Amino acid sequence: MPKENMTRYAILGLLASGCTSGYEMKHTIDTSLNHFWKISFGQVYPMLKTLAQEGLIEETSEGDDRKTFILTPDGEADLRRWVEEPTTELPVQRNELLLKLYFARHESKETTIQKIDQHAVLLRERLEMYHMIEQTIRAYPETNEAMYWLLTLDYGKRKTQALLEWCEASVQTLEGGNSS
Amino acid sequence: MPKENMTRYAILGLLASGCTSGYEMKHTIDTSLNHFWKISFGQVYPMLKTLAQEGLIEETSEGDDRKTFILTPDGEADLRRWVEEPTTELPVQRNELLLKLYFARHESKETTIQKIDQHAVLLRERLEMYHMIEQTIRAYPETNEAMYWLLTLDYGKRKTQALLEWCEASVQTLEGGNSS
DNA sequence: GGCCGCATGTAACGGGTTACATGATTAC
DNA sequence: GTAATCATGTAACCCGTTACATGCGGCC
Repeated sequence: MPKENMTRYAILGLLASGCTSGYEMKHTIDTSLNHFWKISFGQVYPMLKTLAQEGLIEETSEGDDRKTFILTPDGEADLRRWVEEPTTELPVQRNELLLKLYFARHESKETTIQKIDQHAVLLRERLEMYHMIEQTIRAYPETNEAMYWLLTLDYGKRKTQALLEWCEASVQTLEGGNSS
Repeated sequence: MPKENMTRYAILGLLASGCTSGYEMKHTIDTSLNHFWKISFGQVYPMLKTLAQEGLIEETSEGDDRKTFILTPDGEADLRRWVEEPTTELPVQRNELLLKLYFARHESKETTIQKIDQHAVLLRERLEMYHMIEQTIRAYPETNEAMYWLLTLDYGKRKTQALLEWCEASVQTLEGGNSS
């Protein structure tokens, strides 16, 4: 079976959460889902058109400056079906850092260490950001969505923390060997 | 600056490690780099042709049943330049599991728990696999490449372990709340 | 003879990124 | 007035996936 296009469901899901316009969806993804999703305007607007043609969403011309949509019953059903469908396998995520590391015998150990240190800086920044987002979520009155947001955030925190520890251990390993 | 196509460098790097034919490269990636990279024949063969045209690699018609290549000095220089170039930012890796979890209020908690449990099964399998690969690497005589292979493997192990712990913690959180 | 694994390749397709274009409104 | 932000959209391009095609050699 061919893979499902997930852009559709990102949009349907946001629509169900009260994100009504394409611009707002993009903004929400960039700020709230940015640790595990991204999207471009070149995806959003064509997809909104397609979904409207398929009858999964409907334009509610509120006449304002922005075009707004709502889910139709069909759209709601399709979203629910997709959410419930299990993810069957672990995707291979291409990792540029690891590809370079795999070939790192072509560079000096100092250069490798420097790059891993730099990576650790980025990871620490990200961890900071996660903590701030968490505080923001916890500050808001408890919706039934908040729990799921916190779970996705916890995923990011644990992963980032583990990778930070890997950075530190790897630098130690590299410093231990003779410099090449 | 436009992003660099990394398929090129995966191929150049493997060529430098003694992988000489397209078929062998694909096989090596599928078995040894599969926890952080993948490639298809539809990428390999056209890229080999392109690299040969650009003078980064050269065909060494060993006349056998397979077409083999070697790096030219230009190719070696390009590989080295790319390896040394730092990776500037953390890529956003789209994660289907988290996208569904973010919208999981549309399903019952039981269904969510079941999916996370299933995910944990896959992670445990992967952890098993990493341990086996590690033993294989350690069994071989120490090359100067082995250290880097073990570092990439350690990355996978730490990440997978952290995600497993996340699965267990998340299931507990979900079981703690009232069932919806 | 037929099947399987090795080995190389091509073409269609799908999806995401980027650049570009347009117009409205707000801020200084 | 002009710069920035909001807002919607299109088209070109790049890249990866998939399906298909071909031919060879070994095995049962």
